[in-house]
Amino acid sequence: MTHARNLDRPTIGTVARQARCSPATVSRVINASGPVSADARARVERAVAELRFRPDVHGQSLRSRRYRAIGVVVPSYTNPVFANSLAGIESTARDAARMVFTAATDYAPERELAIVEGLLAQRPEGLLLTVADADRCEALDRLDRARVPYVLVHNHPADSRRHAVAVDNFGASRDITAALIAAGHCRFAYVSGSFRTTDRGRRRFDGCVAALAQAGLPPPALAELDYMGSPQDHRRDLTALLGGGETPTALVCSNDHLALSVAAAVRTLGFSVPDDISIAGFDGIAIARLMTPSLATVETPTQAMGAAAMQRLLRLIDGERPAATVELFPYQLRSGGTCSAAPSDQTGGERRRATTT
Amino acid sequence: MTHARNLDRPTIGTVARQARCSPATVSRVINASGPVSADARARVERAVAELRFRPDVHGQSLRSRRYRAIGVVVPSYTNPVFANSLAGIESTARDAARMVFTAATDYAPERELAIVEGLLAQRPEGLLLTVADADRCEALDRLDRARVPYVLVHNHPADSRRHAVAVDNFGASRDITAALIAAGHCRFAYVSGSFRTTDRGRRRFDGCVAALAQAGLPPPALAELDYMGSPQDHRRDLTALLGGGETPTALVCSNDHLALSVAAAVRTLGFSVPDDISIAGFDGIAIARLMTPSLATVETPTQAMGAAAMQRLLRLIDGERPAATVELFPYQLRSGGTCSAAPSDQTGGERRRATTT
DNA sequence: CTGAAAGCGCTTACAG
DNA sequence: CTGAAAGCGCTTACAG
Repeated sequence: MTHARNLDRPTIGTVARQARCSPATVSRVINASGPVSADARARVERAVAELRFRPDVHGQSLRSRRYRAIGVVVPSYTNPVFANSLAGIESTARDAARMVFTAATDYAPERELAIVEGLLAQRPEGLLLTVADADRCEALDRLDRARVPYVLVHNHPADSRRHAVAVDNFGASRDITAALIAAGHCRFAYVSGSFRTTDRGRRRFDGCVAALAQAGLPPPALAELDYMGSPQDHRRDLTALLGGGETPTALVCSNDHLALSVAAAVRTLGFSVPDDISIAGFDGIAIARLMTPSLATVETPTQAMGAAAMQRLLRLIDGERPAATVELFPYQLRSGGTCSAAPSDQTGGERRRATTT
Repeated sequence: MTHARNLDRPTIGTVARQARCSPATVSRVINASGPVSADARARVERAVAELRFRPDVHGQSLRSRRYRAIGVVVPSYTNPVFANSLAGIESTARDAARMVFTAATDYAPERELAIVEGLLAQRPEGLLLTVADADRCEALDRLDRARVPYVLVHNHPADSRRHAVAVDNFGASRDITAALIAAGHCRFAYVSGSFRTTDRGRRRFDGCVAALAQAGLPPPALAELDYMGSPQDHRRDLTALLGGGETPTALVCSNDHLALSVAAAVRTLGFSVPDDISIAGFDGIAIARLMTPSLATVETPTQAMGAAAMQRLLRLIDGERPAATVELFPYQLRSGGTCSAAPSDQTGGERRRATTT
């Protein structure tokens, strides 16, 4: 009668017995960590295969003080931006024989520390994170103290003693705004979640403002929406912005996810996109290209950024000590059907009456 | 001079010394696993806080033979369906104090076994998986032999000795096809990835065929697209289907992700959606509702399904032995602008000429 | 209520 | 090239 308990999973001792050698020799074969005779190696390999032996990582990690696992913190799984970087991260990790722990903050900065603590208890080799604000983040301070290597993804710390992989959020936002100015727009609104609380949100906003200032235009009207809200919520929030006489003709949105929802909301308010109102996003999520009209946006290589962050982390783990820098990936403006020339009757005053559908 | 090595992370021994007690007492406090005097408890709690002590999970797991971690296998992170179930899984896991390992198969069944082996080496309490075909899957056979509990998500095994959380793919696909038939369509095509290789793909296809048969209509034309391909690829693949004289008026797509790409491709071929061709999806991803026209589809509660699968797994881990069943979640037809009544000139013959844009 | 001791599955100097 | 022994950080009977 066999023990039900864990089905007697083989240990290194089981393998050693079957291969007629010591556990040390089995370990040397498995890890290629020392000289083993061809004969012994063959016996061990045979036993490993027959028993389907895989060393227990807890035993390995405890003794060797090395656990080939990476902790990953994302704000959300369902935003395609983070899904993409996660895909890049995990596939690179797999190639490097690393397991990946994932945890989502649900955009709540106050959860970041607890999540990082939970991850640290696993004793990973390092972490990859997208946090709200890399310049004021207890979780990162904790990692610094614990001397656990980490790389930020999408964050853009001002204090660049932190490793990060990002795009030039300021420049990209400035450029896409400038493109709208060039298309004749002069009444802008900036639509975002609570952008003050994230470093990339602030940079994107600042880029928009900078482009307008450079063109001698007033700063954008502001619409701060609940990022997690429904299109119905967004429609409600946009009513004030679009109901007045000075309706903006161009909405610069802080990200694509939001821009898609805003486009839908604006349409149900009775405006045409882009004939009445042009809409620009940020990120370049694949699905936004499939819409008709397609979303004008800033294309960012999110998956490659995830992969690059993982590669950088692997270098840190291997003991390299490159200067901490924010590695900026190239972005690209993607023109799209949601942006067109400004309407010709842009003299202000009463425009099309907003109607709810 | 302190050791650089791992910053001398405190161990249970460090805490014991500082609290003037034995490691056993510290362990009892941390795990609430035995009687401790109020006084000793206070000293330990103080020391734990001061030292920021978190027990090393490898030590805990090795000794207690219990590791509060779950392995999750998804086909892809970037398909919103799996991103959603992952979100449901991870948030439920967090509430139950479980860490989550994630790995993607990239839709390649041949990677499933290796991924599961890697996960098993971590000694997780259980696994949650979405595999290609739950009826023929080495990875699942392996899990059965290892007696590691697992629950399938989205899979729909015929052999229901396996725990699964899914929707009635057959019924839902039959229903949405029937709705198109009721709208007057009689020339159908079924558009999918390589549906023969996944259990849910087969059921969805069968449901479509069944609805047509019941209405006395011929089976659908078939377009098997590379699911991971670009819209350009899809346009190329659809040219043959739509170029002939007997152009279908209704495309039933095996999932929303594909349906969005197909809708874009069909439009660039010169057809109007839905005036010339109606398109139906499957899954109910949020973003498809934002499109104009919105995607008609089958809404499935993907996040709730992930959460339910995790809950079921937790029960299995706790030693409950409920009969293995496929738990079917309710689905809902979502009408949308991509589906309309069949065009009136449905007498066959040459329709609108396909043009490439 | 408390602590000493054993041991989980491994790896790694060390001695041969 | 090989194995005996120690020990990684914990938990858990066991004895008191």
